[in-house]
Amino acid sequence: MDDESQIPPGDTALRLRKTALELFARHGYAAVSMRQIAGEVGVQVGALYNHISDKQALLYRLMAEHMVELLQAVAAADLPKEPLAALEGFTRFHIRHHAARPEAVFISYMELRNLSPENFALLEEQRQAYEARLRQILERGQAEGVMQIADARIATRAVIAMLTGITTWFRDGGGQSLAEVEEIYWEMVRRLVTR
Amino acid sequence: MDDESQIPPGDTALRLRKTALELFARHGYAAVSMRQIAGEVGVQVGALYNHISDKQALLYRLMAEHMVELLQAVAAADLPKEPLAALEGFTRFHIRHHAARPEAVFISYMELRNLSPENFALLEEQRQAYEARLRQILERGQAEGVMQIADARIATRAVIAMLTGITTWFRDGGGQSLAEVEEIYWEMVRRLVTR
DNA sequence: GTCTATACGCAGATAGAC
DNA sequence: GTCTATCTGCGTATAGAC
Repeated sequence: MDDESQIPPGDTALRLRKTALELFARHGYAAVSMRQIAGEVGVQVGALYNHISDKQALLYRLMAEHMVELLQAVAAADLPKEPLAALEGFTRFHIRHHAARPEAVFISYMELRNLSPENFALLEEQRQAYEARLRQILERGQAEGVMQIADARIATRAVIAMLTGITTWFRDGGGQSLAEVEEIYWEMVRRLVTR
Repeated sequence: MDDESQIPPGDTALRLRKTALELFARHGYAAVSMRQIAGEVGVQVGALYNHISDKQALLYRLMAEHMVELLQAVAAADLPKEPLAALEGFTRFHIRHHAARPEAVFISYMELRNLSPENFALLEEQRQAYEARLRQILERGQAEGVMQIADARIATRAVIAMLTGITTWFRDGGGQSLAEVEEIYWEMVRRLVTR
């Protein structure tokens, strides 16, 4: 169960980010010390500062990487034009992408308060860009008459909250496979936007 | 906008809990110091320890109070027997109750990691009791044939995640009134459980 | 119940040798 | 790039006077 062997030794910068991601997700940013990270990485504290300017920058880097990865991945998903098909694609994409990186998801939702105002604003912009992708699908569905939605902004938030919640309970090897979970949620999302 | 005047001076124990609730919600438990709390309350640090044994107990007390209040309130809501009416009642109750205390909701979802294992177990039990109330409504709806649900456990989590998400964006004086939000969400929840 | 004073350790971060 | 050593301040918590 000890996965230290999976971290390539020698690349301290990489080990640092991987270790910080795990520790921040498990204990929270403020509760994890640089000494603790150094201990897990296997170097002395001072050595960490060859790779990051300070602790805040480390947190921001982890969150920014997560958002960039998310935006690139959703763009690469190349969703269909037809609104209902696009919504299905988005739903399945969101579930798979988030279930694959629960630590980064956790941190990105929980540690926003620990960002400097500037760093927060940068990430908030990207978060809104992601949300806008879903909202535009719903608005197109509304316009084309294939979806019946009272308020597209609210429906967007409702769907994202519902889907992201999966990461709080889903574990590989639990009751359902991810494919089953995907089916169940897609059916719920489909109903949510159609009469 | 400074609501210090709303805190009755003289009752340090009460001011302590109210102040801690606000600060923990805004900055996170680990990021708030006892000195900071004392400063806001208007006493010296030592004085706080006349009212709590330690910081951890303070956090637990806030979260435990929130859960007790939630369970009492949902019991007092006296939901109808008929499953769809019960679901509507639950949905409206959950939205109103949570929207009225965003700080406590925030803390209860974000600071679970900072509880001792024993305190965590106690709260988790109460959280499950609350979840079970909704699940039983969905299971009755399934059994009576008025709801069509693939997996009641998952639908329970989906609905709660969706509804609780409201507290992350809803603000009094924003775009919609709470009554409007209630209507929109009830319609979404109703669709989610019916074909 | 609150005050002042303090114990004690750990926090983030840096300096300079190797 | 990493080490050892260290700076400086703040963290939680307690003691004892009033």
